[in-house]
Formats: sequence, structure tokens, C-alpha cells
Amino acid sequence: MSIIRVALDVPLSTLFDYVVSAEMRIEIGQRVVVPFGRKQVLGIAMEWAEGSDLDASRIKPVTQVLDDVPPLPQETLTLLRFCGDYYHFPLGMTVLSALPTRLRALEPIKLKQTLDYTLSPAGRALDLANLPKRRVVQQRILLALREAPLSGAQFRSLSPTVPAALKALLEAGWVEACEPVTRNTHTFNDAHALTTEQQHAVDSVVQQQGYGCFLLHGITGSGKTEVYVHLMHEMLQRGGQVLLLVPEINLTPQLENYFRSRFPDVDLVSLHSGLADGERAQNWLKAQSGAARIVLGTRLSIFTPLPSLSLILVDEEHDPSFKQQDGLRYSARDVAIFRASQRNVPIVLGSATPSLESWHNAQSGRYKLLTLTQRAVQPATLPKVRCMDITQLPLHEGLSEPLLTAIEARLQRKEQSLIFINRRGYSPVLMCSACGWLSECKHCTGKLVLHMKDRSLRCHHCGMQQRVPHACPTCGDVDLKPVGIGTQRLEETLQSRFPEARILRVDRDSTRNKGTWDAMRKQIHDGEADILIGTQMLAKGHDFPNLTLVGVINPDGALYSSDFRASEKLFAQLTQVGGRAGRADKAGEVIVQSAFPNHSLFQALRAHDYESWARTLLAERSLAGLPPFAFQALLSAESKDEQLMLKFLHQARARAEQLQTEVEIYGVVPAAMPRRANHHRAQLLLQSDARKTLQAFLRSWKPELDSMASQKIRWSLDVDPQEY
DNA sequence: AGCACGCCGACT
DNA sequence: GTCGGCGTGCTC
Repeated sequence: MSIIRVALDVPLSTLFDYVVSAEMRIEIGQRVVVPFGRKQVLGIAMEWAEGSDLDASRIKPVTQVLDDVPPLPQETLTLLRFCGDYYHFPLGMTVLSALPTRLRALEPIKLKQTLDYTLSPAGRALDLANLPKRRVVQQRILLALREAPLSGAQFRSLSPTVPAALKALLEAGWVEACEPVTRNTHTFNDAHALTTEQQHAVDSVVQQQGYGCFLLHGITGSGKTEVYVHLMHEMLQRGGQVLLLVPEINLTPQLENYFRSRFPDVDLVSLHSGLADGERAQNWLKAQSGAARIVLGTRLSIFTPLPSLSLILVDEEHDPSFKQQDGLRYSARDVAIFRASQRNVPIVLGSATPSLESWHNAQSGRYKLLTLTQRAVQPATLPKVRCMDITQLPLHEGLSEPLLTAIEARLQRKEQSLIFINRRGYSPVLMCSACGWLSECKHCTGKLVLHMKDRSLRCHHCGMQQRVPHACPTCGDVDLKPVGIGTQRLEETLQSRFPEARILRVDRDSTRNKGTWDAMRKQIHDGEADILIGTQMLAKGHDFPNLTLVGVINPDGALYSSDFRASEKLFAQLTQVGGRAGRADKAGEVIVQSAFPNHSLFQALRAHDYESWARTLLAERSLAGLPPFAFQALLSAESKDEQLMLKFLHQARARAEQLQTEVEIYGVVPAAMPRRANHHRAQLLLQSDARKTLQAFLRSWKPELDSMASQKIRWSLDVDPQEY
């Protein structure tokens, strides 16, 4: 009697044993349907077992083996085991969360067979001259097929109307589907010669034998993408697959088009949460089969099986969105590095402002540093950065005169300005001018944000919404005033100051509807907006060639934040928004309004000197014994019952101390947002100089936490936390 | 996580 | 006498 151990989507660290009947064929990595409790659930066959600790009578048989798709390769299973282990997350949930939703369903999936097309005997005999002249695309297809069979991707590069023409030709019986042909050449649209620096970067990676981690540090506009393209080209020539990880979904469609235009006949798929379940599964399967040669994806794509993976690229490696903030709290960048070493292939981390973790590793020699110092598109220059001291300047609704003058100059020159502000809504708070009452959320620690459009007060943390009161709830005074500036109020102010200007506000409120952001981007590109007001959404994204001014409204919060990474993030963010200005042949300008214009952060920003800034921060971190000089784990808990939640954390802390570890155990402290949606939240930080020590500790501590758990408490353990 | 079982309060 | 609250425990 054989027993197989199956991973299931349950919060338990164990696998589950099932009996496999003699006639049932199961391969490791296959999806299986098994009885669990009173339901049938989907699992992954992980390993064969010699026997079982359980009484034979309790072991149920596997219901069904799904052989609709190939099994997950052992390499992927090993990667997932590593992740479950490293992030101390239940193995079954780790494995299942790596699968596209559609493949977690009990129903088998129909694999869309990717076929090539070739001329049928009839098509071969056809005289093209007899074809109606107007059927240009059909003619082009037939002509191309005389040379060799073509793949879907190659067809697409012929004309956008290929699908209809192909359908007609298939119906006419001139063209027929055939088994895919293996090709070892592809079309590469080489844009222009690489700079010496770019060439050096490409050569270094190309010459790398086996695993090697490269940090590609290149200022905005220095052509990191061009390096990626050339690396892809090289790896494709060698017959390999390339995985490119990118931060957010709102960028993927454009990037996808871009890479398609550079490799018109290469099979490229994208993987991100914006895809429909079916499409995502099909793309995933295309990657798993090896048919997709380039895979472009957000963090979730790091677990995709790639049989001939030969290079991983992580663009904007410092970006916080690579870290998952719930469930399996993995860092896709870190998993990517593990995967590259597991696979023994090179990996490139690219950024204008690398994370201090990566920078530190590059300094110590663990990573190989590749630097791009020149802007690739001449004669573009880096934007000039000016800091306005808002303690010395009068402000009009939050805007300084120099900034307003600069905007006006852009309007006259028919150029675009971008005002970057980190608060959406009209104003971040409503205040009673009589008694000082502030609009606070009943359910959270946060303030209610005033939204003028629908005259509501909204909580950005729990989603609570209420109408703006007519009078102060405490003293009854009717003089309620908005305090502080949000995107909506800024829009109003600028509109009254520049009545002729076309102002576009880009934030989560204005782009909520699907497709809106795309439409807005087009508007900006076509020059149909003069002033853009936006939150961090606008910091990333494609170049707006006519944009020459970026204004930053009071980013000071990060300078005295309790989050020790706040200033690192701010520098990256400001560098990124600054990079939006003056990318074409027009010089750009960045104006930052701050109460601390001489802060070292702004000095470094003005000098475009990431390196000295990183040196300063690393010195501080080293002195304070913080990451990257230490490794952390964070236990967070929340509950409606504050006492119960605190009891859990204190008990967890006591157990940790009993474990006699060298790991430093901090006190139980309230979370950054101590109350959210009526849940009280607190946390406990663990730290060690050695990853190993921390991991060993967590391994013995985690089971204790599991046993202390109670239904009323939600808790999570975050290894290498990025937010607190 | 689900989903049972199980033991105490207000209802036909 | 039952319906149903959510505390506790198990799932191969």
C-alpha cells in the first residue's frame, strides 16, 4: 500500500497522508483531489511516504489525480519548501498560494495548445496573384509561410489584424495548424548602440558562469531597460527563458508592449493579479511548458515553473511592493536571489536608488556592482533640485510663491508640471475652530479625511465613510475648517490661481474605475493636461516628455518618522518623481517645499548623490545596529479584545525568553496604527546579527505561538519586515 | 481556515 | 422541553 504526502491549503505546517490505490498513477508535483473533513479539496502531491504515523484506518484514499497539466517540477517544490521554512508559514498554504487561482479549482483546465501554422498542400499550390489584391494581410501571411511555419507570436508581428486573416485562410483550407517547431533565432529590434557603461554591464552578466548576483545601479534615464533588453537577447539566443520582475501592475501593460516591440516574434507572457483567472493560468502554463521565453511579472510570478530559466531581472529592486504584506510574507526580490542560486543562473537587481540591503551587499562584495552614470539619451541632463524653506516663505494654501511662479512659467512655455503630494482627499482633517475638535475615526486611531466631492469624511484605513457634519459634534459651533492640504484641495487652489490651466488629478479616488488611469496617461502624453496633481501613483510610470517641473509638497513626515526606513524610502521616492522631469531634450526642475531644506537628505538629492546618502544611512544603521546589519522578525497581533491580544503577545514574549536565545527580544509595543477597524493592534520585534540565529529561534518559537493561538486573536509573523 | 461537537440561555 | 450562541478541537 503506497502512501503519498499531500500539501493542502490549511494553516497547519504538516502534510497529509493519503492512500494511493494500485491502479492510480501519481507523480510528485501533480494536483490531486482528496477528501478532507467532509469536503473534497485540491492538494499537491509532495512526496512518497515509507509509512505513516497514523493508524491505517484513518488514512483516506486519494479521490482523483488531475493530469490536465504537467506536474510542478521538483525545483519549484524545493523553492516553496524553502519559502515556507524561511518565512515560517504553513507549507500547504505556501505551496497552494503559489498556484494561479484557476489551478486551485477542483475542475481540470483545458490547456490551450500553442500551435504553429504552415501551408496546406492546397495553400502551397496557390498562386498568390489569384488572390484579391485588397487582402494584403492574407497575402503577407501566405508569403511568409512559404519560407517556414510561423508561431502565433511571429504572426502577430506581421499585422494587428492577423487573427481575422488567419481565420479566413484556415477556413479556405490554405493554411493548417502543425506541431510547434523549435526555433533558435528570433528578431531583435536593436535600438541604438549601447554606451560603454551599458556594454560593460551586459558583458559582465553575459560572461557570468552560474549563479552571480549583480546590482545594476543606474540613475533615472541611464538606460537600465536597454541593458535588460540586451541581456534578454543574449539569453534567448542561448535558448533560455528570462524572468523580469517589476513592481506594480499599473506598469506591466506598457512594459509588455515595449518588450514585444523589441522582440516581435518572441513568445512573451505577463503574470500579475490584474489578469483574469483563465488568462493568468494559461500564461502560467505557457511559462511552465517553456513556450513563453520572456516572463514579465509582479512578485507573484517568482514562483512560476520555468524549465529553461537562465536569467532573472528584478527592476526597481528597492520597491516596497516586492514584499507581500499578508499571508506568505515573502520578498520576491529575496526569493528571486534564492531561486537564481538554486538554479545556478545570474540575477540582476536594477535600481537608481538600491535598497540599503542590496547596496550593503554590493559594497561588501557579495553582489557585483554595475554602475551607469550617464543618461543614455543625450543631451538630457539631470533635473535641477531646489528646496524651498517653508518656514521662511509665505504659503498660499500650501504653495510657495517660487513654486507658483515656476508653474506659471511652464504654463507660458506650454510645458507640463507635476505636483506630488502624499495625501489624497481634500484635506487630511476637519477642525472646529471654536473648541479644537478634530475629525477622528471611531474605529481607528487615524483621522477622517475630508472629501469635498461628495461632502464626506472618510477613513483611509478602515473605509468608514460619513457625511460632513454641519456643526461640531462636541460644542455645536458651525465654524468647521479643513486643515492641511490634500490632492482635491490642491486642485481647487491651483484651478482658481490658473483658471485657464487644464488640471488632472491622479490618485486612487480619480482612477478608481478600470481603464481610467490608462485614459489619463494618454491624455498626459497627448499634452491634454498642463498641471498634474498626484500621489505616489504618478511617481512611477512612463516618461512624459513634456514634463519639466516637479513640485513636492511637504515630504517632511518621513524625516522624523518612527519607521527607520522612512528616509530611505523618501529619498527613493523623490529621486523617482524627480526622474519624471526633463527626460526628453528639455531641462527639468524639481522644487521641494520643506521646513528642513538643509537636511542631509535634500543635500544628497540636490547633488544627485545616492552613494554619499547611502553611506550616511549605512553609518547610522550600523551605529544603531539596525538592518542591514541586523535581521529582524516581527510578531503582530490584533483583536477586538485588547487585553486578550496583549496577553497573547506578553505570553509569546515570555516563551521567547525561556528559549534562552541570543536573539534580542524587544518589548510589546502598540502598532503604528494602534487601532484599526475596531481591532487593537500591537507587536513584538525580534532581532539578531545573524540570520541563522534568528531562524533557529523562530523554528522553536513558532510551534509555541501556534499552541497559544486563540480564535479571537489574529496574528502573523513577518520575517524581514519592511513595515512596522 | 472550515466545520463539527458541545454545553448553557430565551423561545414555540 | 428545543433553537442557537460561540468556545474547543480536529482535519490524513
